[in-house]
Amino acid sequence: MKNEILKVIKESVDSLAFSGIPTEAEFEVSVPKRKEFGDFSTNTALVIGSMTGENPREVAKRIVAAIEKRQFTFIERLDIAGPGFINFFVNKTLFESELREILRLGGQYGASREGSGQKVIVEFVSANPTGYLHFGHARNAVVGDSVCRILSFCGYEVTREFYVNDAGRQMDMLGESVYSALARLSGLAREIPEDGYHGEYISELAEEIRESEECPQVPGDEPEAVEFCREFAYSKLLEEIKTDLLDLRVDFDNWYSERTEIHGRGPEKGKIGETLASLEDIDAVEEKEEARWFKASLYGDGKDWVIIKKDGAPTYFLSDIAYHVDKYSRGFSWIINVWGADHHSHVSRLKSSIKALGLDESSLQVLLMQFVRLVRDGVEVPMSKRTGDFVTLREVLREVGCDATRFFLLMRSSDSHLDFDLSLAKKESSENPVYYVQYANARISSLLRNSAEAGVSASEEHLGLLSYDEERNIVKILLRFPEVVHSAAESLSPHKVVYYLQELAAGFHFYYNRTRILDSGDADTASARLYLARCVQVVIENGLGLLGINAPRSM
RNA sequence: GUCCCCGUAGCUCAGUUGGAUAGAGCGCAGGAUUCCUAAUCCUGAGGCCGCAGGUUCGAAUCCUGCCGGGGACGCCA
Repeated sequence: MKNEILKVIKESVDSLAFSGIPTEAEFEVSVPKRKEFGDFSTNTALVIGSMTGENPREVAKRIVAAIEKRQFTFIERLDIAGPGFINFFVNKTLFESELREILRLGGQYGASREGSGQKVIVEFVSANPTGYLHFGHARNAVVGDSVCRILSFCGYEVTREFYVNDAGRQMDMLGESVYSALARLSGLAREIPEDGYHGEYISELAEEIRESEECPQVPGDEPEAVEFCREFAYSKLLEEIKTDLLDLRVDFDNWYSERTEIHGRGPEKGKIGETLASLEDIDAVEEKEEARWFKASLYGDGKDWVIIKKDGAPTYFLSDIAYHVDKYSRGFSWIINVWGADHHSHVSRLKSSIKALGLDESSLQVLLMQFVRLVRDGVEVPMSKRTGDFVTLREVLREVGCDATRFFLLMRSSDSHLDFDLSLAKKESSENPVYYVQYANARISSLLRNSAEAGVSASEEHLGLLSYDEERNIVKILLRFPEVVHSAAESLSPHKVVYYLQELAAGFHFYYNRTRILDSGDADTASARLYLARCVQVVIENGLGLLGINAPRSM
């Protein structure tokens, strides 16, 4: 509907032939919050005024005259207000046809084809398989997942990928830590290395190994036993990670193993070797202080970085370059990484490497997530304990449930720090915003359940009976859904959907309290009101679906 | 020292590609249920949009500087 208004404006502006207006000039059509500003409003005259130097109100007058001359039946009235806004008051039949459209589209209302099947890869979580997921990973997981849902809804072909960092020193540390614990169980005086892993799960893994049939001899061939411990712990922990993520309703298409996909057999082979060779071919590598450096400063980053260490092993940075080259070669036109804010310096250095290799770094976008602070009753809960244990995702899920966890983690813009209030998330009361939205949906389901008994069914026949003033507010909120989805996709911001749903739920609760729906006096009015309620439900379900949150029929 | 994010109501935060009288939730004070789910609704109080300059018809929004909080800064991942 907004597009129709915009079309009218553009045609009218064209007919007036203002001088000095670029054809692609951007005019904005918005739905004003204040109803005296009309159903739609545009800043067109202000934009033109600032380009031509004319008085915006005079410009507005000419545009209004041009539109009025064409006598559109759906426009009831035009106003010029403030510095030169043009406000549209439209015929209510337009709203009625939009309501019919919502139910016709159902689960597809708000979806679009703007992605036109472009391939996009979203890499997120990518936690090291050296421990359980802690709660800090949860924000990344939930936001990444929701971004994927939103992009799919907008017509992108989305691949969800978890990059498994199963190569390198961290994995060796894991093996040695578990082996040490195993050795202690066998009565050897042995400490877990200082920079190893110290959580309780390490001894639990050791105990599992001891009870398994393949348990290596201790003491015995130590390197072999350490390797066994590493592999055992790795596969076990990766399974635990998958389990936790599924409990959070986060699923991946690819579990991309660094070890097998990137490293191949040693640093001179596989994708690591190829990438190193490509960088050397363009003379972007130099030897210094016995190490080899990528000259990132030549490609827009502040400084150079080591890619091959003194000991000849590749750094994480090099395998990361190789990994991203691989993403490009898999044909993705949009590459999205969801990273923690502590990785921010990696963004420019990774981009500089992409640029150096002649790839288009503008298709690589990194969504940096600010940190989460856990709070209980207003007091910060430390995320990690001295023992090396963390507050795990699993604990929080068990305590507050998936819906509340997701809702709270999605509520804030990702570049804002987030306080996760455990006591609030757990509350099943009016203070908790999760239930506010779900409750609106449950109420509507209840109405639909009761409708048969009341002899009412949702019908589009009598939508004209909806009172223009009373129900219009809800319709206008419903109509905004597609643009909210668009905006959330464009800016990778699921929180926009959260805010929107709260507003929609508020609109419905207000209406519900004020208006009888089923027993509204006559069956025709009731059928129209029920129809409207059904539309609200469609949008709430679609919106919650984008957030991965359930829409229960009863509460 | 350099770079990134943030600073908006008592608290937690939206709004930031410049637009009309800056919003929400929580908290606080009061009120609403003979009737479709009160996990709801209504009313009220509460603001130098961190500070100071600049850009212009117009700045919470853009630019510069400063202050405060968080994070990152070569052989860890």
